[in-house]
This record gives sequence, structure tokens and C-alpha cells, in this order.
Amino acid sequence: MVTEHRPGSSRRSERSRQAILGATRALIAEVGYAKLSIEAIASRAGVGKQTIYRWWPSKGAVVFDAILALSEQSPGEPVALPDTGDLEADLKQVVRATVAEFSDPAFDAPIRALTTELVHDAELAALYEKRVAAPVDEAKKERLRSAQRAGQLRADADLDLVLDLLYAPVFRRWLLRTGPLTAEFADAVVEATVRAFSPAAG
Amino acid sequence: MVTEHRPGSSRRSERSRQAILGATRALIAEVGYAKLSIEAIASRAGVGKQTIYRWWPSKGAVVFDAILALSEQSPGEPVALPDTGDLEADLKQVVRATVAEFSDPAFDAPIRALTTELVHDAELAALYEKRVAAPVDEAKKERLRSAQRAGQLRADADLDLVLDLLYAPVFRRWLLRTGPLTAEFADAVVEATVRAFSPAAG
Amino acid sequence: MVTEHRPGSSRRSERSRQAILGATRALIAEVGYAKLSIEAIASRAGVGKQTIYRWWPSKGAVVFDAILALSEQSPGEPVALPDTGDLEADLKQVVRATVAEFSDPAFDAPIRALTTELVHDAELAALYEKRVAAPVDEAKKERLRSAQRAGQLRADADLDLVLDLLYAPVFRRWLLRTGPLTAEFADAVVEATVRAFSPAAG
Amino acid sequence: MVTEHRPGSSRRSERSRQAILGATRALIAEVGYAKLSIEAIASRAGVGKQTIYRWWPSKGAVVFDAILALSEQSPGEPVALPDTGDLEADLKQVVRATVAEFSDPAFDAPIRALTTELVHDAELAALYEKRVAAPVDEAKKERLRSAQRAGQLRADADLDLVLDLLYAPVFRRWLLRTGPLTAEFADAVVEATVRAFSPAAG
DNA sequence: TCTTAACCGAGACGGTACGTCGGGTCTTCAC
DNA sequence: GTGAAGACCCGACGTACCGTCTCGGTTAAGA
Repeated sequence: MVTEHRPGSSRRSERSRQAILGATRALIAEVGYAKLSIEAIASRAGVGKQTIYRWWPSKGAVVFDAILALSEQSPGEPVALPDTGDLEADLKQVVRATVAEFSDPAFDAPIRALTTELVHDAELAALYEKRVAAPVDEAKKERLRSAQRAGQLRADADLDLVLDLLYAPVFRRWLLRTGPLTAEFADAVVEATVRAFSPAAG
Repeated sequence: MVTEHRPGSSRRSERSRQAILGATRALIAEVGYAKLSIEAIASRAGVGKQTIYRWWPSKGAVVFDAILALSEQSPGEPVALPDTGDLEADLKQVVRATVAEFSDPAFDAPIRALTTELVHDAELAALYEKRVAAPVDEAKKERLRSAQRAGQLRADADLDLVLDLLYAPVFRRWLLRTGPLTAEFADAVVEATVRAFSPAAG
Repeated sequence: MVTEHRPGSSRRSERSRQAILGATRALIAEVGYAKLSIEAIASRAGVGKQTIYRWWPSKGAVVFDAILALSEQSPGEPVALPDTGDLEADLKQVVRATVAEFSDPAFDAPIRALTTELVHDAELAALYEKRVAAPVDEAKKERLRSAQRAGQLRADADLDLVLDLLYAPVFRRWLLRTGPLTAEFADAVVEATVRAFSPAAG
Repeated sequence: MVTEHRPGSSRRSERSRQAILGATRALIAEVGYAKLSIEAIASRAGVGKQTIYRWWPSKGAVVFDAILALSEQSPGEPVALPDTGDLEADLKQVVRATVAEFSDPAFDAPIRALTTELVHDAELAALYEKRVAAPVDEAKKERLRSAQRAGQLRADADLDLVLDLLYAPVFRRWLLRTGPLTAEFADAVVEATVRAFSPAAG
């Protein structure tokens, strides 16, 4: 993957590809990202090293695909967020979900690994933005636009900024462990953000 | 360092220590964090590898000290933030300064390196929190308390939350390159945050 | 080849066969025998690897055929040696020719390669003996028998021994570079051998 | 070795050196020269690969040293050949000994390996000539000179030529397996050679 | 004339070994 | 007596080839 993967169009072995991605996920969980080696992935997957080097340019790219293969959206199937009409309640639900995901030990190690890759590889980061983040962000913005139409959010609010205010604090507390990452914290962030962009204010 | 460094109290060679930290900084800038090696540091510093292993437990710890040695506060000398009486203006000044620092190419590579270490090493992260972040955060909170006393900020505002709202968006945009990191962005974040915790609101 | 090659009797592509043998000779000359690889032969010959593996059992066998294809006798056409009636002069001529062949740089590398194969592969050596050496040796012995009839050589001389005395010193000097390989040396070897088996002596 | 080995003068580990040479000899006997790998030598010797690469430039050089370490003369202790006064009998004894050595399966594989190296590496061949062959040849020539003084050998005989006639046939039969390698063959070669250079003849 | 099966170029695959880099430990020697 | 120098064992790197195995695409027998 990394670039598009076209099933059936090449002689690439789908069996090997899945074995590699699976072994990569297993090893990240077992030994951590820093001690992950191509050699161990190949061995665990029952695959020659060359088969990895043939299809991925770097260890980071393998990790990237291994993790994305888990969360990849079915193409064309748009992400949908709850829209009960109550913006604050809906946002609390999704931010709490994010907090819960970050708190799940099964996700922690791989996502840290992925994040490390993105920090040091701008190209990979751009690909991640395009393939994963953008669709999700668009869904979130759509919910915010719905709130704008309902008069629950300033009409002139910069939606990228709103998303930053909502998610960056959660992301940073998780990444750097600078404070407790709880549902209460999620709620407080949402409340503050909604307040900041309330039509009544200002 | 990492643990306390007591100048003069041991037989440790200060000359070697400085050479190692300097070589580390130079190499991070030259070859990047990923390709930084203890051997290269020792060779560049004109030092035996053992001299590094004797005093630091890991490569991360060396990098940590190398970067901290640059920004270390003189002990006992508290950080002071501007307090003109205008909270929003004062905050814009300090957040803009943060943005400027992140935008400086000379700081970018080493800070990314340090951040990567903190992400994967909770112990180092705690030390960083204690030695670097806490004093600065305390200074920022002091400015916020001053604003509370002046009636420019809600008296019951959770100051940790306020700091998260102020700094996390900047940090995340820098780390993941998810959007432009400009003075305008800094201003917008400050305005939104101040609005969220304005005494008039809610 | 190695075993018989029957042109026309199979679907084997003569074009591919020639391309493989030619590429093998070219590569032995270019990179030497030690660095010769099947992949390189296939690539140079514009041939799939399988086509080589289909028809030859080992790299040695390909090299063997590649070199033999150069020197192969037309079947049925016996080798003939000069027979002027003067044994010593005739032998000097053929041993000098052998020395000249060994001294030709174009022959040196391939013959060393072939010799290495024969040293380590008894089966190939037997085949070489049968296909190449035996006919030539028989021609040489015929000349010696002629000399016996002419009373220039002991009637009871062991002809295999005579040939060993004549050729082994030249072969060894060439292979191990233990001394100068000149026409004078060839002459000296012939003179000593003829003397050793002179009817007058003993 | 290969170049001089100066015990005690460097930090080189004699224990590792001996383990490597021993493992090399064992593996040549077990799997043959063609399948001998540096990796296997290192593993068997309980040594890092780098320790081999640090001290030897090639696999051939290791093999060379491994075999030479067996036959190396004590420096200063000259080789002595039998001198009973009967040249032919004495020569038969030493050539028979050579035949016996070649026939010993324990020597066959390693000496073939060494010979292959010498064929393809002129530098190594020169070193072998200087370190091993020359002293032995000199001893043989001394015996021949003794025979010259005793009137059993032509005074003007080229001793290098005599040695070639004596040893090359044995060497070639062994290397290429072109005929039986027996004590009778050794005797016949000696008899012919002695005859060729008999003072009475010519 | 039309199958049809062997042969072909191509190259992916699971592997072994290469020669190099660097990790962290341990020893030696010069200052 | 410290500390630079660097040898040591080890693990992993990324590459080259090994010999096997499909893949489609000719191509030449024989039906």
C-alpha cells in the first residue's frame, strides 16, 4: 500500500501482504516500535525480507500500512457523526470516543508508532492527512456546519480552528502524558470550545 | 545529567561532557535524529564510547541533556511573563513567541527529536515535565491568576485546561504539519480561548 | 548440453542456448568466474532464469558447455598431430602450442574457471576426460606409438606416464604461476622426457 | 596471519583467532569449500563476523591461514630430507609420501580448497610460494645438489625443472583425477626423472 | 487448420549469505 | 587512576542470488 494497492492487477501475493501487515501489528504490540525490525517481521510472517523491501520503501511505511489497514474506511462510504440537534452533547460523544480510543492499550503502542513516523516523515504525514484524517475531519466539519445552520455556532467560525481547539488538547495530553485523559476532560474541552464559538458571545 | 549534575563534586570531566553535548546537537542538525549514533557522537566529541555510557543510560538521555542544556533556566531564577494588564494582548505575545520558536529551522529538528524521546519514554517525559515544563507553566498560570484577580478571566476556570486550549493547537499543528503555523493562527487561538473563559460568558 | 545435445529433436530454442553460452563466456571474461551468477547470465542473454535451470543442472555445467562449445571437435574427425619422423621436434611443436594457448589472456580466465569446476566436480571431470581429453590424448599416444615403431622411444614405455611427464609440468606452472611459462621451458621438458624414455638409456 | 602475525604486539585476541581457524578447518571437512560461509565460521567459532572481517580480507585468506597453521614450519627450523646416498631410493620415499598425503581424505578437501584459492588469487599464491613452497623446495634442491656432488645427477641439470618433472605429474593426477595415484606411479615418475638427468645419459 | 502443450521471457517468492553499521561491554595503554 | 582508543560478541541492516514457482504469450506438432 502506501501508494494505492490494486488487488489482482499485479502478481503481488496478497497472502504475503496480509501476513506482513499482521506480523507487524503483532510485533509492535509485543516489543514496541523502537525494537521492531524488518528481519523479525519477515521471520514472523514467514516471508523473505526482499518481499518487504520490494513493496515498501521503509520500516515506517510498513507500520503505516499495518495500522491503516485496521482503520481504513471502505471507499465511498462516508463517515457519519451523530446529529441529534444538540451540538454540545454530540461533540462530547465523539470527543469522549477519541479519549476512549487513546486510552485503549491495544491502540496506544501502534498509534504512538504511527505518530512517530508522521513526525519525522512529512510525505507519510501528507498521505495520512489525505487518506485518513481528511475524510474524518470533513465529517466533523459537516456536523459543525449543521450547527451553524441551526444557530448553535457562529456563522463566521473558522471550522479548522474549532477542530484544533477540540482535538489538539486531547491529542497532546495523550502523546506527552501531561495530564489525566478522562471523559471529564473531554467534556470540559467541548464546553469551552462551544462557549468560545457560541453565537451569543462576543 | 538527566540525574543531577553536580559540578566539581565528582571526577567527571566537564570538558568531555560539553564536547558530547555539543557533538550531539551538531549531529542532530546534520544527519537528523533517526541516524544519530552513539559511535558518531563519541567520535565527533573525541571521546571514548565508554565515557558516554558511563554517564547516560540511553541515547535518548543524551539527546535530552543536549537540548536542555540550551534552554535550561538558571536555577532559582523564575520565569516571568509580560503583564500589561491586557490579558489577550499579553497572551498573544507569548503564543506568537511559541509559534516563532517552532518555525525556526534551527529548533525544529532538535525539538522533534526530543519530542520523539518523550513520546516513547515516560520517565524522561516526567523529568522534562518537572525540570522544564512545570516552571514555565507555573509562570503562565501566575499570569492567568493575575487576570482572574483583574476580572478578565472566570474565577473558577481550570487553569490547566486554559493552558491546554492555548498551547495544544499550536503544538499539534507544528508536530503533524496539519495546517499553517502563523501569528494569525496564534491570535485566533488566543481570542477563542479568552472568549471561552470570559467572565461575561455563560 | 553436458549430456548430448540433439539439435532438432526437441523444442529447445537454439537461439536461447547460444545466447546463454555466449553471455557466459562474456561474463567470465568481464567479472571472472567467482562473481559469475546465473541471474547475470540470464539477464545478459535476455532469457528467463528457468530456461537455464531447465537445461543445465548447475552453474558449473553451463560454464563447462560454454567453454567446450569453443573447442569442441567436430565429431568423428580425429585429431592429427605432426609426424615428421623427428619425435623430439614434433613434441616440441605441440608442447609449445600448449604453452602458447595457456599464455593467451583470452583463454586464461575461462580455462581457470573450467579447471576449478573440474577440481570440485568429479562427474564433470569424467565427462571432460571423455569428451575432450581422451581424443586428444589418443592422438598424442598414436604419435608416441609411431615413435616406438621407429625405435625413437622404448617399446615398453608407459605412454600415460610419458604424457604426464610432458604436460603436467606445463599445466602446473600455468595453474599455480610457480615459474616462467616459455617456449624454452617447453623444449626443456620435451628434451628431458625424450631422454628418459630413450631406447639407448637404461 | 596472511600478513605477519605478531603475538602479543596487538590487542588481537589469540583465542578468537584460533577458534576461527579451527572452525574453518572443521567446516571445510564437513561441508566442503564451496559451501563454506563466513557466517558459519563465525557461528561455529563463537565469534562475531566483524572479528573475521577485521583481520582477513577474504574468505580465501581465512582458508589459507587455516590450512597453513597446520603445516607451518617452526621458523628457523629447516626442512630436512633423507640422504642415504641412494638418490633414487630417497626420492621415491619423498614422492611416495606426497602421494600418500594427497590420498588421505582428511587432507584432500582442504588442499583442494587451498589450491582453488591459489588458482584465482595470484597474491595469495605468491605468499604461499614464499611461506610454504620455497623452504620445502630448497630442501629438495639441496638433496639434488648432494646427488650432483656424488655424481648421481648431471652437474648442469636445472633443478627447478627436475622438481617440476618429479612433482607436477603427481599434482595433476591428484587434482584432475586423470589416473590412479599410487606408490607405483610415484616410483615410475622418479625412475623416469632420474633417468632423464642421469650423468651417463645424453 | 486448429488445438494444445511444451517452451519461452519475466519476475515474485522463501531463503541464505553477504559485507557493514552500530549497540553495549570489556581491556589495554598513555597521560 | 582516568579516560581515549578500540576489540569483542551480537543483532540488524539493505542487497545479491539462489533455485522454485507461477504468469501470459508464442510457437510448432499432430489431430
